[in-house]
Amino acid sequence: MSSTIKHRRVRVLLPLSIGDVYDYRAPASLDVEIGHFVTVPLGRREVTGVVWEEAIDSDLAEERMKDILAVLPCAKLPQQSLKFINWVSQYTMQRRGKVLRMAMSVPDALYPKAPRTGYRFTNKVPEKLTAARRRVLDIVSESGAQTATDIAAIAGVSVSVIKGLAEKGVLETVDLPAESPIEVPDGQFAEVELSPDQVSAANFLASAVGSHEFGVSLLEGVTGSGKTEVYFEAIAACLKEGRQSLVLLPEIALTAQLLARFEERFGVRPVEWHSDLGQSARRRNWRAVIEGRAGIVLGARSALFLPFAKLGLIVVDEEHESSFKQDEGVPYNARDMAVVRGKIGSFPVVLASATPSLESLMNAKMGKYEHLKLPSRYGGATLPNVNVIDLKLNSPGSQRWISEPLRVAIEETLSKKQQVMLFLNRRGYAPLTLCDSCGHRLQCPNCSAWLVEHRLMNRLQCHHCGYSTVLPKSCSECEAEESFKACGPGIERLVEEAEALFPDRKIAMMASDTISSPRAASEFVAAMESGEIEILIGTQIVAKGYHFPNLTLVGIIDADLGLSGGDLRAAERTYQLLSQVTGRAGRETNPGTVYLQSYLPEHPVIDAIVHQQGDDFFALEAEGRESAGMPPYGRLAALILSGANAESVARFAAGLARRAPMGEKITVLGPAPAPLSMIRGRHRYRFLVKCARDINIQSVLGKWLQGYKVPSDIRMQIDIDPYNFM
DNA sequence: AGCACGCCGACT
DNA sequence: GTCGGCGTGCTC
Repeated sequence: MSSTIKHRRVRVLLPLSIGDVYDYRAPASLDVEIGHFVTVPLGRREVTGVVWEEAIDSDLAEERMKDILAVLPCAKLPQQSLKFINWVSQYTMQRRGKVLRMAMSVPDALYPKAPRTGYRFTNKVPEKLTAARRRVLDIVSESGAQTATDIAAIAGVSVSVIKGLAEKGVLETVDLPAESPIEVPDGQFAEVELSPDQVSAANFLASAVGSHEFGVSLLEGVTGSGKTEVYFEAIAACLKEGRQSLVLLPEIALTAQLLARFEERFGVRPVEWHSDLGQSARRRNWRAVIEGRAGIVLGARSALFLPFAKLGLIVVDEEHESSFKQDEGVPYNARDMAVVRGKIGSFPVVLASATPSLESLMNAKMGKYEHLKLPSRYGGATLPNVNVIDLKLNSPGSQRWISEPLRVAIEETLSKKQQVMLFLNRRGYAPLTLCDSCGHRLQCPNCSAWLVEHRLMNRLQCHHCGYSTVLPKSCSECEAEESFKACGPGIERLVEEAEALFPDRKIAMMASDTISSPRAASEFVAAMESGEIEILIGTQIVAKGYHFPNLTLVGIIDADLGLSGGDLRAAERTYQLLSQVTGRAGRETNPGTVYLQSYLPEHPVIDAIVHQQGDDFFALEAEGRESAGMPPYGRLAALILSGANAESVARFAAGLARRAPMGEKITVLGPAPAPLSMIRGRHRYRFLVKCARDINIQSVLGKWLQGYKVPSDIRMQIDIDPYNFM
């Protein structure tokens, strides 16, 4: 007897920037469950997505429905990940598919890995031993079975040599393990010695982990006070629970030095997750996370979207860092979303920093976060002595940046066989190049920004897009020959000045664009540790995390850099950065000294650094934010419109402005051309929506934008809790 | 996000 | 006459 069989329907979320979930039939032949990765037909292609929910009230006509094609042989996306993706999508006002894409960043990992074939020596000597064959056999007999491509690459021969040897029976094939296994960390691996302050913080965190309850702790300790050792104990407690731990770091703080510390404590390196992980490591690590085999994951912000099977702890180290905020794609703040993830998973979250953000300090003050403080430097090291050099009184002279008092201090430090670090947060040789005869400034053709000279690479670069060019022979405006003049300092130019002042000293430079790989970075650290480098000159990359025992003098070339500009957090950020740089000096027995060069020695930020009165500075800063209704006392959202045609963008923005939300607790600023009004050839206009904390800013924006059709040549981006005001 | 459809300019 | 540029619109 046949009747109308109503097939089961489910909603599938696809990792595309497309409407929302789509309904599909779940054929009885497939075991379809919520969270399964499935392939489905979409138009005339096949796409992989996730079964999101049952489609109980699906009213789509039967003839438009298509069948799920296959359930992939991979663990299900955990329920907590589904909830988290829903929450992030709703909070950031971005499409769910776009958020899902962040969790499905390794499409290959969903399919079983094809077994790899390796070749092994049978000890049978070939009849004709050519040079190429000899090299192949040397490699195979020395390092065992490897893939044909690997052997060919090392031996510098083609794959056919290997295939030929296999045919003759000289090599035989073997199945290689699909990938190297994930090593299991051991919480008891190392003897731990902690100070009484560390012990009490560590005990608190360990019991929080054991309770399986949500809670946030702000772990605050000056640089060198041993925060890492404290959260290591929380991780050890989490391992004991059989749950996974995630440590989030700002991208640049992922160093070999830190990996080594994990290895010393837990016997193995953590599972890494960051942008320059290779294809096969990505796949292996992603699967280890979803299968619960990865005990400790150390990663950049994107690691937050990994599909953890049984997450039990998140540590956000350097929680104040602005690089936790992503500005492109789905704009989110990994520090804030980590707290949400903890709430969903019912486990504790630790925010660690020497200079916590104003947001986190306020949450701690209000009792929302537990405030754990580590007041002293571990091992009795003292905080450095900080001095300000007033550049109005001690001008280094034209086209020079090292003042006389700083030069003398460098000289003295070097004569004691100690190391010096000079900090200038500006890459390249000079931030501006102009024509000496007509004043024409070299600008990026795609952005409203100056081109920065990089003399080492002999190029002029735009730091906002990929544009790069060589210094023109003559000025395009006045046709003067060889008239260009570098203005202002970058670290390359500072190196030049230091080399002239200290000709016999070993000087090295470190910037994000000159350190090409993690290996290059660790070679650098080794050279610094061995004393091979006497003066290290760097951008903010040198400010984070490194521990150089013999570094006793830090010179900050331009302490005011970063204070200008209309950024809400300019002062806070400068304080945090200068405080971090300052903390590099005198980390062991030799006391450290810091010289700050400034034109604004009275500025609250400079004053707070010199007198090490961070609390006073934050109190003042908090007062200013509160009276302005700015975060953390108010909410902010940015609305950015961009397009190739400035006029049409401006026109659309003006139309939006006419219907901008109004209210006692709501302010809309703009539209105004963005400070960088053009980037990559796109003209940008910005709105800033500000409202009181008790107002749901998403619904304010939602109501405003409802019913608007954004023209196809204009892109509209919503940024909730913006950090970047450019 | 893709991929097709569709409507106008330079080629065999 | 056709090839191909990328604007517009749809995908369960």
